[in-house]
Amino acid sequence: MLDNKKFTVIKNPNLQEAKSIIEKVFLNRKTLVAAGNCRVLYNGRASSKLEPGERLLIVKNDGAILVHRSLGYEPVNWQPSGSILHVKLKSNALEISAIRHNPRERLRVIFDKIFMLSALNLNDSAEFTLFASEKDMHQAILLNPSLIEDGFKPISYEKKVEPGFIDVYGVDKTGKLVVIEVKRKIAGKEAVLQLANYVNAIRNKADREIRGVLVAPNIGKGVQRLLFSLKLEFIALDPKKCAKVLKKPENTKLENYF
Amino acid sequence: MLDNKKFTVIKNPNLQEAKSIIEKVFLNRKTLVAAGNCRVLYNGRASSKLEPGERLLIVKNDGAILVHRSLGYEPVNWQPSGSILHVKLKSNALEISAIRHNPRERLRVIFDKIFMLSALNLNDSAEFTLFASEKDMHQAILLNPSLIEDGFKPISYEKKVEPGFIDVYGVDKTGKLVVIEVKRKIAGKEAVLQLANYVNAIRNKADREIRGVLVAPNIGKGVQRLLFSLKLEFIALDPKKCAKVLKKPENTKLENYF
DNA sequence: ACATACATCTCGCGA
DNA sequence: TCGCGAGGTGTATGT
Repeated sequence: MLDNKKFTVIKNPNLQEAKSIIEKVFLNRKTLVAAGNCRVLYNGRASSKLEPGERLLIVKNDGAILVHRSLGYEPVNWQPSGSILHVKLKSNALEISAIRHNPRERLRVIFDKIFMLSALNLNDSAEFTLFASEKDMHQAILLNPSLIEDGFKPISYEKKVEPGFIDVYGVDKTGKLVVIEVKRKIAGKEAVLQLANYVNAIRNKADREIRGVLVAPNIGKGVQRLLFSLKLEFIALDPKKCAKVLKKPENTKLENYF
Repeated sequence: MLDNKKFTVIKNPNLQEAKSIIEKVFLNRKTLVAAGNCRVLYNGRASSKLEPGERLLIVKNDGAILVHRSLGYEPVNWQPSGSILHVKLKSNALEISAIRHNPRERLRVIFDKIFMLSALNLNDSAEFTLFASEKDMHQAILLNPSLIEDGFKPISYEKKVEPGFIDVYGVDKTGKLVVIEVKRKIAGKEAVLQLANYVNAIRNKADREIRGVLVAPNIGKGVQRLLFSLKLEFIALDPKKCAKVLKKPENTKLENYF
């Protein structure tokens, strides 16, 4: 019965009932939603203790588990997907635990009262698409190098150098090498230091003039000064504009670029 | 009726019913849980589109809103607390929207079928405590400086220098200045660069020998080499050990330290 | 398995 | 309000 239904809701189950339902939910790999009074213990990379109170518990069929309080975006306690789930009845309490290895961590949610228990069979294989990521900016630059400046020609993408990867690497119209670090939001000092590292890495290898360019929608407070002192440049580029470039139908096949 | 109850659950409401319930939930500042078939549109710092499928929606009374799919720790779409909520009926669809300014963003969840709708009155003012944070490590070092090394004496905490704040600043038994950067997990290159910045900032001011010390449970792959080349040191310290130091009753009043 | 970097990161703290 | 850094960050992508 639990297996075929789209969803089941039980109000005010006793803990014994709750236990047998939750076991079935875990077995049948459905999504569990529970509301009730609980305390929560966590031990792993850190440790935490949450005193008793009324919360919302969500357990997904991949082992992800979330304890939400009445405020805020973030769960107060959680375990990512891949956790191993258990449920057991203690004296006047129902304990749901989630354990994962690497790192070794254990989460225990101990209910003394469950108001609402729901098992959901969520059928969802739909596509999710996100636009205006940093990767979109990279691709837009490769497809339309004039977004950087007139005459810019990309040479390589995600080029490996000593400290890491250069987002975009190319030459300008005068033949100078250009090292580009891309950020999708306002760039801070850390972005400049990253760029400086890459430029130095290239400088040590190539015996040519090098330009280091920070590409972002904008830069933070003291960043312009820092760029100047390191002889680096800033070029403004909006991720939304890049997303638009990519949406043009003729640009759908980036793999044709190289 | 909705106001006084601990919780309410409605199965398979029609969209008109759902709308009036959700309006009441928003008004009475309760927590909303809904399961049903929906599509989701987001536009703001980035943009996203999620095609129709069955998901779990959570709306908290501070405006936080989460759309969860059947897998994974993270919500597929969301809005943090402070968002302004609306619900409206469209042709054969119920749209719940959450708008925030700064950044200007809009999330729209459009249901064509709701299986389960629940309003929860979560009563929860309990304390949450977390142990073994980086701050715990700072405090443990201040209370028990020998955790660093024998004869170490802290001078200041969160000392402001040009690039930022020095976690712990002090002198060793030979009178050398010590700049300490603390990390609660395996430290990478970025931690070393951070430390190097602070040491340089102090070196420019004080005309004394300076030691730069990275304190963390461990260090990453190429970090030892980088430390050596920059003449910096690593001292191992486990956050759990620090948490234990702090748990000792005689150490409960850190404010007495200075 | 480990290391690196992104994220609609969120959140808290200070200036 | 902005800027900066921590986080049990999680997640994807390499090696």
